[in-house]
Amino acid sequence: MPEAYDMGENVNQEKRFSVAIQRYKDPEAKDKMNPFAEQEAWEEHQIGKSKLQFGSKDRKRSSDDYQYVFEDSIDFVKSSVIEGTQPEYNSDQEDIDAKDILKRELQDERKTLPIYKFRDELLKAVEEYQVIVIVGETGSGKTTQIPQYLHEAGYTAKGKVACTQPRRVAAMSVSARVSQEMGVKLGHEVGYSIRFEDCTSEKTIIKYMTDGMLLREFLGEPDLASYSVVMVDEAHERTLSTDILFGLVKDISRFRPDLKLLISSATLDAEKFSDYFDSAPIFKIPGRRYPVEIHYTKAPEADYIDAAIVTVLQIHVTQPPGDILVFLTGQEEIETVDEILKHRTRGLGTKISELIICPIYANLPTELQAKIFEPTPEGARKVVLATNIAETSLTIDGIKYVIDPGFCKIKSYNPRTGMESLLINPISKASANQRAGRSGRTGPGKCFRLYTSYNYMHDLEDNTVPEIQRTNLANVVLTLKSLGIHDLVNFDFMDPPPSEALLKALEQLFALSALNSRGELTKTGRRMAEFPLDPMLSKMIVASEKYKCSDEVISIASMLSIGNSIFYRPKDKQVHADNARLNFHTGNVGDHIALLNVYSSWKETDYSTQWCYENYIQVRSMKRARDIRDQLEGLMERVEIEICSNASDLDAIKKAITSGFFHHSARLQRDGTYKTVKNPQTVHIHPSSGLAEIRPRWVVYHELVLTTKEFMRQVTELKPEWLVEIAPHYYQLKDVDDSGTKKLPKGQGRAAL
DNA sequence: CAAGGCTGA
Repeated sequence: MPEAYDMGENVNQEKRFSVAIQRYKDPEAKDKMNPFAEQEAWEEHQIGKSKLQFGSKDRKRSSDDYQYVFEDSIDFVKSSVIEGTQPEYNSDQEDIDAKDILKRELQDERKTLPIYKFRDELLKAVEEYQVIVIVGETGSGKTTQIPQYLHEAGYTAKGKVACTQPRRVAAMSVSARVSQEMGVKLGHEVGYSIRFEDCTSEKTIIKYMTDGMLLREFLGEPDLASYSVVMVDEAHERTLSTDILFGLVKDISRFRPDLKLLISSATLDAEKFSDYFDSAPIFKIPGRRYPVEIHYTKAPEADYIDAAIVTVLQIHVTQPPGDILVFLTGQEEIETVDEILKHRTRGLGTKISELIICPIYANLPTELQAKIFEPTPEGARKVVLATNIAETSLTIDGIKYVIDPGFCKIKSYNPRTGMESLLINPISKASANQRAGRSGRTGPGKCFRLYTSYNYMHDLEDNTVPEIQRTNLANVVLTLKSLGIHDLVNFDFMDPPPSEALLKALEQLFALSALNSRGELTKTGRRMAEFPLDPMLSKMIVASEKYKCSDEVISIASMLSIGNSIFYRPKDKQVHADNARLNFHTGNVGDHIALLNVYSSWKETDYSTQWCYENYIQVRSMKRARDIRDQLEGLMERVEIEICSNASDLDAIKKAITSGFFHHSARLQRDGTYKTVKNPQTVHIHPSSGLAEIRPRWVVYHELVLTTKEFMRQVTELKPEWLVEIAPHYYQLKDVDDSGTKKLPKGQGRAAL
């Protein structure tokens, strides 16, 4: 079918606009009853433009010279097409009620998957080789079919087939599909295992699980004796857990020749996987998806936000129906683009078709997220403004156009300072192609890259730097140590982390007395490894035994492990939200105790959702905190720590916190800033802290983040003598000497104690 | 007086 308009080369502005007008001539248009509709539409459009131009003047954006009118357009060059494969899809048949018909249908459908043709060849390869790298494109059916083939070939008679996924939902939904295809009840022969939810039984032979879950299982079964096959799916995503799993499964494959390994990846860095697994053969399976046209800008765009907005409108006016997905880097950008788009389409009324704007990012409250899944009404167009969440974590039906500015936020970690930061970086080629693919899920798509093809070829890295190379490794090291792996420097990582980061992690664990001077796990270390938490949080819990406040401390640990998404702070209600938060800080107890107060108050309301709304607290985060807390409570039994409560003794709680976080101490300077006690650097209390104005002389903090300044997040007041008392191997008296001030008797001279 | 992408146990 010919398209109304193709954004190819050499299309000038005039033609572009004439196409826009042509749409108003469409006999199917709403205004078809009005013989003057076309002329009116044109006039209204012009009026609309001038209004917008006027309106744009009071906007705060810096590029004032930018003309916010529709004629402004970006020249795209159609450069390439990602070929589609087998675009014919089965038509869905709804009228099935008899079970055996359904079963037969499912079996027939299995045979239409691209992978089906390779079934026997694949099984032969598995028989012949111990490790195989599978390159399966999207829609090949690898995730659902391969474990079934292995079962049919008898592998499950010797042990379970595991298939790991980077995300929980994937493990759940895929296992549901497979159990249906096999005609068994989910949780029986086919099941899934994810944190907080083990849907497997003794019968289970095909087990879908998160990669992190298999890693945990390693701790209890270091040779994975109960498995005959391990399939690491979506290996190209290179999550922290898959990277560690690589090293572990490679290791055990040497003394378990009967264990089969399948490493499944979607990208073309299969060579790298193959090299790592001693030249394992690569098995390629075609996918099933629609073609995607790639368009690049002719020249680099200075402001990708503006460029994205212009492109949305350009597509909206000139392109056939189909929803748009725009990749942005964060909440703030999404809100900005949302506002500008609303502003620019306002007043155009029925003269252009309706544009429904849907923001989506992980921290958006669930009820607002639901909007993106509502079907687009006839005649309207949906534009989804998304973070990277739409790259892999969720798929939205009906997307035909993708706008890719080429950026995302990436977390990085500086082992020297212990500081993390979240910076906007160019994406990788792999990421760009993943984004483009989001437009070709249900039909042919188009992807508009807001950078040139030269940029793509020469400026983008092939792959994103794997997480293991840009994160704090304390947890990784503790896990490996508890698996009995001592020589970490020579551990066979596919991409080794910087040795400085490994060293820093070892130092930290030693200081927490999780490791002894020979680098061996201590009793404390073994207890800490039981908890699925960062070592400093685990230490805090282990230490709570001594201070008889484990009940309070596991609540605090749960809340801290959620991160910074507990308090909801919408742009238009910031004052209310901040006031609500202050309620939990009564008595300047510090942020840790405030988190405890939040959790306890919520519990008192019987975990009320309404209470969360009233207090500007994210329901989802609180439910997660409760799940984590329940899990921690269960683990306390395993490490034989009694749960006891001592809510009135805040110093005891603070001492337990200090036992885990004594590395993170800082002291007030004369100029009002803070200086970290060890590895001195200037830092500040984050303004969201309850102690930001109080400024106690000594503080312990949960984390250091670099944003506009070096900020300490989650801060609690500390007595300096605690440092020497709790960590005498780490602090000497001279470290905590209050020089420049007169010695005061114990318990005095502090701001808020 | 800030501004947090996304996962996972």
